[in-house]
Amino acid sequence: MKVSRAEAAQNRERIVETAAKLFRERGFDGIGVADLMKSAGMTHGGFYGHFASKEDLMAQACVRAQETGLNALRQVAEHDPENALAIIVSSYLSPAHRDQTGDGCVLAALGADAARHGTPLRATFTHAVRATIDLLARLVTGRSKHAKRQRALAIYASMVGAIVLARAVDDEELSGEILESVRASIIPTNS
Amino acid sequence: MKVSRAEAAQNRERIVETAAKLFRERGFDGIGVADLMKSAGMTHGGFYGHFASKEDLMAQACVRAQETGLNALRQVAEHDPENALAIIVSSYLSPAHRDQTGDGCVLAALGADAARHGTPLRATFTHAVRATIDLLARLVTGRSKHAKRQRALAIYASMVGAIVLARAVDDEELSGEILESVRASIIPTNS
Amino acid sequence: MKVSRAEAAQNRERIVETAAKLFRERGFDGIGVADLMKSAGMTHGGFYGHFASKEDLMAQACVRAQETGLNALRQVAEHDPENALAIIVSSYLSPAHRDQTGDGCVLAALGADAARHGTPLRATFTHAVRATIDLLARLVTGRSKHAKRQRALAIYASMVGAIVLARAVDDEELSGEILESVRASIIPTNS
Amino acid sequence: MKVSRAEAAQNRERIVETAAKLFRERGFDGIGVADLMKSAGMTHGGFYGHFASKEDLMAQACVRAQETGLNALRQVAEHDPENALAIIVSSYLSPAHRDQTGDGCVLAALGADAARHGTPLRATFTHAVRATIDLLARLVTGRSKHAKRQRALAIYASMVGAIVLARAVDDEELSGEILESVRASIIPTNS
DNA sequence: ACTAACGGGACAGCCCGTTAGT
DNA sequence: ACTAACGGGCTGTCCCGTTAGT
Repeated sequence: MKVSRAEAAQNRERIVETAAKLFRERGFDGIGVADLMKSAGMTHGGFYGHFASKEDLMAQACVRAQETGLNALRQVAEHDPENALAIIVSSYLSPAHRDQTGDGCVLAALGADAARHGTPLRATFTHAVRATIDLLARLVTGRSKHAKRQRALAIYASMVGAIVLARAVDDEELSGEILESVRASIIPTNS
Repeated sequence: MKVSRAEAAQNRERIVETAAKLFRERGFDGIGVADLMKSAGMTHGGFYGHFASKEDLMAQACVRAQETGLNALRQVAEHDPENALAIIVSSYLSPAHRDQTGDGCVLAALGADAARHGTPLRATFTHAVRATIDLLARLVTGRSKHAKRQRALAIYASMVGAIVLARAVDDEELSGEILESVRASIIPTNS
Repeated sequence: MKVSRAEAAQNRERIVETAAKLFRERGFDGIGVADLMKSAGMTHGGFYGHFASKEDLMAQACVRAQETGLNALRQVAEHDPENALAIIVSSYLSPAHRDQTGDGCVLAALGADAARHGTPLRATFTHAVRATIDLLARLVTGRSKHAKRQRALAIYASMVGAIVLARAVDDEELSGEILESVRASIIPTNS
Repeated sequence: MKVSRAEAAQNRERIVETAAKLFRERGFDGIGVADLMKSAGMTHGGFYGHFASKEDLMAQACVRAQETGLNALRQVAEHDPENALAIIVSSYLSPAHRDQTGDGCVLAALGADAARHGTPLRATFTHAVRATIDLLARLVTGRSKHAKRQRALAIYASMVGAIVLARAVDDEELSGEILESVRASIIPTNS
């Protein structure tokens, strides 16, 4: 054994995190196992000691990315509950988020891609969407629980759609306008 | 084999339309040139007589799908301007649209995928997004032109995001809730 | 009929000549029928109205190139019989000939390639070699007919080999040395 | 499947040697990667684990063939310096060498082909030509070093050219005459 | 645990040849 | 006579998964 238990776990983590980034950047079919492992500093043969298949890694990488994203939201929600929604929305709809595909929202980057895959992967997205909605629902205002949840969903959908559109578009100005318009429609800048 | 000029043009159209459907269903990397041509009733041999590359076909297929989608919107807008927005939104956010990936919104199906490709493809998306926003802006209410455009953008983004989320999610109920909530948030069902 | 008999013949000539050049430049497998026809200003479909196959064109193009080459030799031999050998050898072993593959000696450019093909093509090379030897044999000095022929052959072989070596080598100086050494060994520059 | 380090190295050697043979027999474009690997007793799958590209293998195969050829020359030169030149020339210009393309002189078989390729491949030919000339220069007689080198070059070129011509020609008698004449011109059979 | 070798499958693109049309 | 469409085959390269070795 050349690698200790702890080192192996570290290697595994590194693979998952590298995958979480590269899948979002290039899509599930846009990066191969060999390149992935190379980016994680290993050769591609060792991959199957950690994961059953590429699809397996895809699911785990998505879970990782989703949790990282959710934790960021939770932190904001706990730290500054008053302004949490505004902070989250502004951050999500920033040009920075649009341009940093590899670290951004999994749903916006891989949602459409995931829809074409099987249950194990889809399940992680279902879970993540549910958790995100629940979290947002606690931050929005509304007369009833149902109204809050509905508003949370509408906000979430418009944010995801905004990023998808802003990334697809090949015009910096239009792209920025999409982000700003959606942001303004969610958080009216009262004057 | 062998075809008249008109038949050849028809074949070409069929390839583009088949591609427009299959790309949306399976993603750009999810379908190969050979399978594509087979689905269009031909062999892979003649492909490069019609298109410079797979990427070229992708761009043309997207243009086709985008125009088809826009024409549908235009028809509704002309036929029933009063209720156009409600009809469009309800139709877009229907389970049918969610389930018929191959005939649905190109942005929702391929937007994220397109973001990873080159200028020629991106340009078609830019054009389509602009046209869609312009059309929606004429159907929404608002105090100013700017306000209308902003609202059109917000509606568009929330619809695209809703379909992306509804498709990614592996739970019929949650998926339906997403669609319905976004629909209701755009078109308040007065009671 | 859109093309007159004469024009068609001209087209045919152009194809053969283009092929004679491109085959020498890129090898038999280095240029395809489509590119060939394009270089001749036509589309590749019309090819088979003139030739039975690519191999057929290869043979005809070689014949053409061989005759052109032989005619050049004959002209020198007739015009200046005294210095013919020196002129031919100097010209053959010049850097210009080495660098202009498309117009140069067919044997040096395609001899090895032809050896891997069938009889029809090989036959043209056999004929060309025989004719070249006969011509050279009339220009060299020697005690007997046999001696002359032997010397002609030796000269021919050393010239072909020199060009092959000079072209294969990736060093301008060495390449030039090869040409010059062989030239000097055939035509002793008396001092 | 599965092999030890040593077996893998052997496999690699076998690929290079098979390539060295098949390229000489059929030309660079005459044999594909899959057939090559099959001839070496493997499938095409593992090819790119050993070589960066087909061109890479070509270069390595040429180096191998060139070294094998040079070693044979060196052995003769060491073993019987007196008659080395005569032995080498007679062997090179034998019908056997002409007919065994796969084991013969790389320059005669692939020189013209190599001239159409890039620097990495050309460099191997440059090196081989230089080494061959150096070796021959030590075996020939001459008044000066320069004279010896010049004569070595002339001999080398005439041998290469003789094989090219003898192989291109489709007439056993003429082919034999070429070999014999060049042999006699290099090594006068005094009677 | 990790590496390196290998198998087998796929895919984009190219090529040759044929033929219906003009 | 020439064009353009099409078929079918092939090739270099890549990819995923497995396994013997270390």
